[in-house]
Amino acid sequence: MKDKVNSKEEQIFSATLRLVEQVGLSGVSMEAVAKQAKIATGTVYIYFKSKEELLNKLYIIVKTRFSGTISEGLNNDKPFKILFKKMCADYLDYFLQHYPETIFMQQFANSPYIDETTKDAVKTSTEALSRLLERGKTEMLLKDLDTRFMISFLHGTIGQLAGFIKRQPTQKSYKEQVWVICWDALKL
Amino acid sequence: MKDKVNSKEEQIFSATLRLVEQVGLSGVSMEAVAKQAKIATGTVYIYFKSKEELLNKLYIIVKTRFSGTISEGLNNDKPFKILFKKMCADYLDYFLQHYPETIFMQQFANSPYIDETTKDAVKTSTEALSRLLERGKTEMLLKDLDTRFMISFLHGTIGQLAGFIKRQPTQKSYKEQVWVICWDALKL
Amino acid sequence: MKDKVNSKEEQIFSATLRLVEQVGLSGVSMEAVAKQAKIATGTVYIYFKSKEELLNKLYIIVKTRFSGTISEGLNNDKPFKILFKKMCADYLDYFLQHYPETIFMQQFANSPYIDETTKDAVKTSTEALSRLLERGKTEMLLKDLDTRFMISFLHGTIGQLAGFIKRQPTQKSYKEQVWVICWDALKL
Amino acid sequence: MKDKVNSKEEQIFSATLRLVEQVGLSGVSMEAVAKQAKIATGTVYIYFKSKEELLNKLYIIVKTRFSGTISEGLNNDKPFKILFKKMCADYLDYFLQHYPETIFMQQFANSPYIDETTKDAVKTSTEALSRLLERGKTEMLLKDLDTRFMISFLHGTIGQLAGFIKRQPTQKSYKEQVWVICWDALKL
DNA sequence: CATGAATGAGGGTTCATTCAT
DNA sequence: GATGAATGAACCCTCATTCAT
Repeated sequence: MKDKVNSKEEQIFSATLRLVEQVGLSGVSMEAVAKQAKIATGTVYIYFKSKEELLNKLYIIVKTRFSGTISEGLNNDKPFKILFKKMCADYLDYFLQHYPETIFMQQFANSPYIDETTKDAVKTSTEALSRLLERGKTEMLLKDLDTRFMISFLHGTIGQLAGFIKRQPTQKSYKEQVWVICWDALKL
Repeated sequence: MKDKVNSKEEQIFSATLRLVEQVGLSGVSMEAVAKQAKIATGTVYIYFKSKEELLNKLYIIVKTRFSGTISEGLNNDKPFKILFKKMCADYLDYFLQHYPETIFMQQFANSPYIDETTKDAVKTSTEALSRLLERGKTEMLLKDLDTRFMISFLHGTIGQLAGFIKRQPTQKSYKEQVWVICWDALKL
Repeated sequence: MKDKVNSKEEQIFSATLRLVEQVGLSGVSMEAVAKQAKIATGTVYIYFKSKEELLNKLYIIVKTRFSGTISEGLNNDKPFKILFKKMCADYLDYFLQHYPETIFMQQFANSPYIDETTKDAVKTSTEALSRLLERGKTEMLLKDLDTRFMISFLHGTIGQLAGFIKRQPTQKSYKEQVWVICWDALKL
Repeated sequence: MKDKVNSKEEQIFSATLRLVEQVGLSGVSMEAVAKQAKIATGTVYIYFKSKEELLNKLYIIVKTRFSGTISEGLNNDKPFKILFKKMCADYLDYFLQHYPETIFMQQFANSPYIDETTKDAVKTSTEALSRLLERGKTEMLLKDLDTRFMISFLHGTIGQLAGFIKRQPTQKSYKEQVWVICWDALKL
């Protein structure tokens, strides 16, 4: 029973993301979400009490999954630069392989739908990345910049470049270039 | 008479930008624009045949002004690094001093309102920047990367960091850091 | 088994009345009724084939119980004025002690839900009261008015005054006044 | 211009009252109101920012007009009983001739739409009637009852009897009876 | 040109009712 | 019988656009 609920919520989330990719966040209507998910309009309201709730919950899920992916295998004892490279690669791969999620994260964060609770809930999602960057500073491999400043840089840069790469017909060696750029930008 | 027209269009553009800053692009309604501009709803339609046209024209204007600011004083014979630094500083300053325009550019580019003609019209706005970066590559000061890739990087990075800086209580030395990061990222 | 059924119907009726008191007739939804009764939405439809049927049946029940209470001890041989006073007191007490029922009766009678069959079914509920008033006329104690007119008067008057009394902080001697007013109004 | 506005608001008010008579307050939808008034749905929202505002304003208007009608010619020096009789007659006539208003007043006052401001706004509407009844008490013609209690009585009684009379095929002499009943009820 | 009232399609949300389990 | 998820029609309200003045 719980599975069913999850699967239906998952259906709705996934329908929403597909829609965001096709028509952007502002093109997302509850009716369109329902049609994408092949359910009735009213059904969406069984799982989410409003459009706002649907979008905020989706955002938290997406952010959490994203952070989880990035954080995986970061807390081990490999050399810093190896981890930094892996992190950049994972970051970019996530953006490239989960393009709808990427678009959604960018558009939702600047939308009137986001509420304060969601902003708070999402703050912890950068912890693993923070720790990595702190370590880089401690090891004197990274510039002595505000950690949040560096995170902002990485997020903006990789997000933007993912969009660029997505638009290219052949995506050849861009991936290699992205992490090098990020490394050079932040290294001492 | 022409001036009057221009002044009315300008009024509407400026009202629109003020609104975008206050309530975001999705909060912009033609009625609200008219009220901000202190004219009647119907008057907006004398100057722009639809909301789409208003926003697209505003986008082109804003992009063009923005590029003009960045391009100023770029075509001279100063050493490359000096010009690169100035360009980064101008880029960031524009974002910080024209925050409503920045928000509008970011939100509009990912909105359903933007049309293909506008995308084309805006492509030339990066020409001066392109030439600068080409020169950097020729002088073997910059990495041999796709020029559009570098432009994308600069735009995403500086845009993101401008947002970050805007959110800080004291904006102290961040400005210096931004151009250094960009330089290190792209330099050979 | 029959008891079970009755008890479930009773549960639903009682839940409906509680809801009417809290949110008014227009706030009554089948889902809310089910939740109040702590049963599933669909279960309500086992006992009542529609919302209309539920409300109409409840109305008949409530009206019948109400009339029963008023009628009790009216068919005996006590002097008329004694009975009249008792009737007024019972009438008022019922309204004061069964406030949800009172609200429901008033709101339902003027709602689009009530159907003709219900109106007919309820007509007999005033028989005992009719007989009492007829006796009053026969004994030349009451004015020679249409009996239904007098019933309408009593119902409207006592109902209204019950509402008034309910709203007062102290309900002191109002009860005494109500029957006197009714008596003076109708007596010869 | 002001007239136009008034006339449109009046149109909407009148359409609403017609609807209330036909289908009851709970049958009133903004779409139905618009159709009755032969205007578009959105137009209603130019004059009233919500359904709640429309209904509350209508209530205040109706109550005020009603009180105005009752109050007319009450503040003169005629003998008390003459005035009392006239007041009862006017009260009943208003109810009989403005039946939709009567239904609306009754249903709205017990609806979830009514707000506190409206309740306050309407409180003064009984002032003239209050003064009349006070005078009756001073002249030792009326019982020494709480004035609000007497008003409540009159309103409930006459309202109820108006409904009764409306339902009769011939409305013959009921009017005479109504005031007599009210008089006998309240007189010393 | 300028106005702003009027329009009506479309979006968010509720709720009476059904039906598979 | 009992459940409660699912349905979709209907409701409230917004807003881009038009048009008579």
